[in-house]
This record gives sequence, structure tokens and C-alpha cells, in this order.
Amino acid sequence: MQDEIVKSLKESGLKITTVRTRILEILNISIKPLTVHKILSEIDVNKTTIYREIDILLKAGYLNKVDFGDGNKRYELSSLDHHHHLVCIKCHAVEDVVLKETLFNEENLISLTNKFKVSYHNLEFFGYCHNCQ
Amino acid sequence: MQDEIVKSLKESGLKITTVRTRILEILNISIKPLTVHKILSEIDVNKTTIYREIDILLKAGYLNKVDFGDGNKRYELSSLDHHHHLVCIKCHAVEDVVLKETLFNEENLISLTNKFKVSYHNLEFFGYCHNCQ
DNA sequence: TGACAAATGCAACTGAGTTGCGTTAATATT
DNA sequence: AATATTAACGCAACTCAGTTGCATTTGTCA
Repeated sequence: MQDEIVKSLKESGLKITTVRTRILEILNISIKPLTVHKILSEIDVNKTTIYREIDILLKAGYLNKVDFGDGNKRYELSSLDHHHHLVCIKCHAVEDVVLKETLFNEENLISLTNKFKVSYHNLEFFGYCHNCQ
Repeated sequence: MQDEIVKSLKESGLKITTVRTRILEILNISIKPLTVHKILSEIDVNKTTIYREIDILLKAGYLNKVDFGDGNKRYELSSLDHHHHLVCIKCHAVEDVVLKETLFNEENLISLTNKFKVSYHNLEFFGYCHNCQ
């Protein structure tokens, strides 16, 4: 694991454990957000540990929660550039997409007109991928 | 229930039942998307029935599924104008918001550059409402 | 190396959502 | 209006994601 991350973890009072290292590795290699189920299948560890670990990494800001609305929460490294996903309704393939326009302007307008301070947003697109059209 | 909806239901081969009518009424009155749990608390009916009913209404296009990422699916009438939600992280209040710009342009760009045909999207904003800032 | 806190495993639990099946109610048909 | 048909419904039992309490182990630091 990179020195930078090790340092960051220690500063957060988190230990460098096998499980923690493996989770970060697995998510680092993955090209799409993963479910707990998927992560569990890659590590020989108790599910309680994974759930707790993900909770810790989420709160410490290392992970983002991604929701495809199928009842399974997914996670990806928050160190990735801000992006959204294209989820195929048919084959469930997932692609990243970076919008041409950010939602900053909208968030500023919301702040003014709704008096609501936006912290973050969830945006995913659903449809048919190249192969499934 | 409005004649228009009754006609539409019958054309879909759906019967006008007490439960069905009540669900549509409850969602029509509500200012925010409701969980199954909430709907169940308003009608004296078996939970299996509610789940099946919502599935039917979803597939027939009367409802939209809304996801606030807390593990509870929510539903609202699809007859409402296209809008998104502002969800307060602290008090869980929900407001509607209509964006100044639609995501149509982005969806068209996605179609061209990613060869992905967008059918719909999920977009919700999270942050702090007027009272909780 | 010893002490302390963080991390882990296990078993039992909770709660959302599902399935199979027998019964009831709404609608169409005669 | 009586009957047949099929959608709708209730119930019990189930699955599966995620949680909790508690005892044990491991990483880190003094």
C-alpha cells in the first residue's frame, strides 16, 4: 500500500490490518463500484468485519457509497475523480461518465432559492449499453 | 378516484380495488415519496399485498421509485412533473426541486460519446435544510 | 515486552422483501 | 341476477442484507 495512504490511515487512528489493506486493494483494482457480497467473495473474512470496516472507511472519507437502486449498496474509492455511472438495464454493465457541465451552478441556485446547503448528490443514468440496444 | 385514472387502470387490465385506490390516494396526498413501511401504517392490509401492488403499479407506470440511499425504497406518483429532491442529512426533511437546466443535453452527449441510450436517471441532493444549517 | 485500543469472529438477531398456496372479491358473460 | 373467470388478497414460512453483544485476537506505541 502507498506510503501516503498508510500515513493518512494512521493519522485517522486506523491500524494497518490485512483486511483493511485488502479491501482498499480490491476497490483500487475494480473498474466499478462493488457490493459487500462481491468484496466478501474475494477475502476470507467474516461478514460482520466487512460491514464494520466499510462503515469505518466511509466515515473516514476513503469510500463513496454508490446506489444503483437494486437494493445493493456499492462502494468505490473516493480518491477517484468525481464522476457518475451509466448502468445497463439489461446486462448490468457499468461505465463511468464525466458530465460536460457540473452541477455546481444548480447547487448554488438551490442554496439561494431553497435555502438548502447541498453537501453532495447522487446521480446515475440507466438505459441500454452499446451491446444491448 | 378520478374517472381518468379508473379508465386507465381498467385499460391496463387492473381492477378497482380498495387497496389499490387507497395506495394511489395516500401517494396523491403525500408531499414526499413514501416507504412501504409508511404506506402499510396507513392501510390495514397484509404486507405481501402492498409489495405486490406496488410492483404492479410500478410496472404499469403509475409510480416512480425514488432512492435516498438509506436502504428504504420510496415511491411517488409518476404523474408529478419531473423533479428531484433535497434530503436533509440531519432531520431527513424532503423538499422537491426542479432544476433550471435539464439533463437532456448531457444525455444526448452520453448517447453520442458513450454509445449508451439513456432511459432515465436518478438524481437526489443531500445536505442541510434551512432549519438544520 | 507489556499495555491498551482497535479489529475480528461467532452466534444470534432484526427487518425488508419474497414465495407458494388456498381463499376472496371484482369484473365480464350468460 | 346468477355464474364463471381471473385478479387480488392473506397467511405462514422463508431468504437475504445488515446489525448487535460479547469474547478473543492483533496492531501500535510507550
